[in-house]
Amino acid sequence: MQFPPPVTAQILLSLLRSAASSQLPALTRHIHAHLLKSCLLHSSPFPSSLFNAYTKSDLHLDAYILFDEIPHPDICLYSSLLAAHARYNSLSSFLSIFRRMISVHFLLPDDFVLATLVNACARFLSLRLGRQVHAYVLVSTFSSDDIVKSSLVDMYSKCGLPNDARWVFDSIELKSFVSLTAMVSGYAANGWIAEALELFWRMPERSVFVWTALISGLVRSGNGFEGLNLFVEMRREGTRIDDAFVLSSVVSASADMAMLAIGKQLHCLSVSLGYESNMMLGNAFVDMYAKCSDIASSRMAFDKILMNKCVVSWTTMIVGEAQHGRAEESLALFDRMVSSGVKPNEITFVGLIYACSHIGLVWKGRELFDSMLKDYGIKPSLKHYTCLLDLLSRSGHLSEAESLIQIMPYEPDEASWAALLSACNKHGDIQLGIHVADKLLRLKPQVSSTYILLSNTYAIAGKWDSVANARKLMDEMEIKKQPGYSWIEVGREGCLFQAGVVPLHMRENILALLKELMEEMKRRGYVPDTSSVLHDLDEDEKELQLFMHSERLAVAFGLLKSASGMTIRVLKNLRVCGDCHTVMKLISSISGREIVVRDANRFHHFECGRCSCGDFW
DNA sequence: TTAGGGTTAG
Repeated sequence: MQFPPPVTAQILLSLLRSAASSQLPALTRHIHAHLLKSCLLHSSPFPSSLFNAYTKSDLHLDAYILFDEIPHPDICLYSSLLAAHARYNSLSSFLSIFRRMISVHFLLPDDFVLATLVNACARFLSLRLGRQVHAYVLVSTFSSDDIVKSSLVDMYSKCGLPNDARWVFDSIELKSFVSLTAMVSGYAANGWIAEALELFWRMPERSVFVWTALISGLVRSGNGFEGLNLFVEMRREGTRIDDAFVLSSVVSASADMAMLAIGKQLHCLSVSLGYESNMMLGNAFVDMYAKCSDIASSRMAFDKILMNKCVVSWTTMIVGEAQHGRAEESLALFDRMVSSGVKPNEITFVGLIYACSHIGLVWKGRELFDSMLKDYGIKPSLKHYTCLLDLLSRSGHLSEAESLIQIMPYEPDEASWAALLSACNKHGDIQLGIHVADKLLRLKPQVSSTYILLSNTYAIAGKWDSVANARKLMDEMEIKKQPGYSWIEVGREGCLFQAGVVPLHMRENILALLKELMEEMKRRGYVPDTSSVLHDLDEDEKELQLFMHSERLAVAFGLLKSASGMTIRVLKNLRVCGDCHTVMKLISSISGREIVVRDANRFHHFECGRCSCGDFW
């Protein structure tokens, strides 16, 4: 390609900026060649613009080679290099560049470099360094720079200190759009919803940028519903969606709440807006379908990301397959990922060891754990140790699990001990179970699940006095078990169920259904778990109580709706274990319909009928 | 040249 004459420096600069914003590697390389030929490469601001275009187009190596070819890098080029290190490398590599800038090239940080430095502190959550930089900013000539202060607002918010963020924000005299967005985002991400909304609605105008900041902050702080409703508001206000950021956030919200109908609408909307091939959004859809138990669609969304599947795409699919018990597929995906040249990250290994845990593939789990550091330079974190511990525990390697917990280089947390304790119960190792429960009680005396696990341990050993003592201790300490919730999405409606609470208007239907279900279970030789002591109840009531106590009411409700001819998906918070699986199989075979179950650890409250179909259009 | 918005686990 030849540029038609005359090509001014101004035109070349505009072209470079377009190449950076639209991620055009071929154009970037072409301009690079042209700059070399016309001896413009070393004149400012070409080196920094070109560097920027390379990094934005994912050509990091080209960018670093370019930097090394410039004998006297100026502060602009250093600023770009530092921004790239903040985005793609470690804090230590960032700081070594920063030191080189000062001691080798004798350049002092300007407002651009300070903003980048604060941004790096935020990304790496280095509050200590962030405070030092803040102190430097206050005594520097940039103490009232809006951009630097906006990044400080962001840094404190990301470090979980919204009060400090507000202190900086209040010190900004003339608040720009950037500082307002940073504060709205900070409030929302820290769960300060009222403050976020107040500031947001007081803004004279709202761009898609600030809408995204608010919605994504809400989604990340576990307020997905508010996020989805605001997305509807945003569409009503007529805000133009000109990139995939806000869509990714709302897709993530629908994934978190397992709202398949909403997720599908968002998929249609994304296609109609032309973001079908956006990788980030594609990743969000892979995750959404997997979390909604539609693993086939998840795989289809994954296959649609034709080119440049990134580590997030692969990891999302690996975790999705693992969560559906398809460990072989997870491991095969990992092999494909490595052969395609994508380097796994720490989350990939969490997913892989989790996959092994599901099918008891102990040797493979150990092999993957060892290869993390050896082959990929990733130091196993506490999460990885807990995953390995879970794998060993579930598969009955209790003594190995116990020695692992002793030698691991981290202080075991609640999850580590709980994994071991529940395995002790499963495999009947009472002595070890009591020992572990003791550790867990010391660590988290206020957590109800510990007492429940401990009382289960005693129950397995037949020590009923100790069971009663554990329960009594719980009562004395006024520890309440958090109620379990289940929810079902039926067509356009979501219904929330709490264990032990039967909606009155459904009582008759549910009782009739349970009777049918119990008869079928007995016919197939399944003996219901009657360890719960149920006094003074007639047979129907007892059966109902059994279901209520084990969160299976939602399943029963699913069957009820299914029998009436509607498609049913039983979603989050249904514990998929033991007898519950049997019930699920029975229901699907009785009703002849597909019923999909997902197990989750988080609780989400859900109100009927909100965000119904069509709101996004 | 910088800043504010995004997707994967727990």
